[in-house]
Amino acid sequence: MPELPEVQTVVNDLNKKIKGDVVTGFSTVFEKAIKGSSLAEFKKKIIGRKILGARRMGKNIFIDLSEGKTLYLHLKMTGHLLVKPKTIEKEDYFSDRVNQYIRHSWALQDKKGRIKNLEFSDMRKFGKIILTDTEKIDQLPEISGLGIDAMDEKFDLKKFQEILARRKNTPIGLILMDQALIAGIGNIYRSEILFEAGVSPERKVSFLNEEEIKKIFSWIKKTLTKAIKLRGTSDSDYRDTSGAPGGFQKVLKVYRRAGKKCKKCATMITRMKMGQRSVFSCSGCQK
DNA sequence: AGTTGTGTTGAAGA
DNA sequence: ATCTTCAACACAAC
Repeated sequence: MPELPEVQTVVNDLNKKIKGDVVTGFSTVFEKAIKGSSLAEFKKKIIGRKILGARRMGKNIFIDLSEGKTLYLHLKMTGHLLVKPKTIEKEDYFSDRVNQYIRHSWALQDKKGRIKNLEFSDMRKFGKIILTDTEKIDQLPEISGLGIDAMDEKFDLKKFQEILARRKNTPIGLILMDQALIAGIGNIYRSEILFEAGVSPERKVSFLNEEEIKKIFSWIKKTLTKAIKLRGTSDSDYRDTSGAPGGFQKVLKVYRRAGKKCKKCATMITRMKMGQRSVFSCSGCQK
């Protein structure tokens, strides 16, 4: 699932691969993903614009275009972006078995005249696309309610303590996932962060001591940094822009390891539901 | 073969 | 208000 490290990997790839290219076309087989404008309007406004660069806020992707427009994308659960060199687009392209989940495709042309495709593969069709004014991205409802980005330099221990002070009665496992408080952490990394910090996801904020808060904070940064370095977790659907998996799934300590032995203390990893989602933890390592 | 689990997020219900 | 549940959707695994 694309969380902060996966989205960062995609953004880095896009900046290497398609910055400076011009959008020459767009086609979709799932029009519903495009919000806020009709397909015709979307196409008209996007074609001819140059890609200035890509960036992200939490799990949200922005591709800035020339003349003040920005393409907003959210990969949700199963979305991933692929960049492919392409000469001719076959008619049956979308129905090719290997590409069965490609819902949207942007035709691009680089400075040397080479044609490329930027493709949005999205099995579950939860992904979202919005074309907006660059200066108005903060006004998107998807962005305006977002908490501070977990990898933002301004997200420091003090800021973390301030966030916690506002939600004393909430289990820490829910805090880490709440995009309105801290943006970027999802289900995989909340379990991993709390395992490393040695704190049970169920522990309420008011019962965390100073030492534990410091540990959790530092493992947020450490875990995400390591995951970015390993190009994200490809537990199931996530792939990078070349279609290749990341590497963090090889070093997961608790996520999706219920019933298996803890790598640190050999206690059985357990799974519970928290906020409708599975949290994994080790009762031996996490108190 | 029907049911359940999968996870992101906004919306609806309590 | 804040919490919980559901719906969007496809598919694998029971």
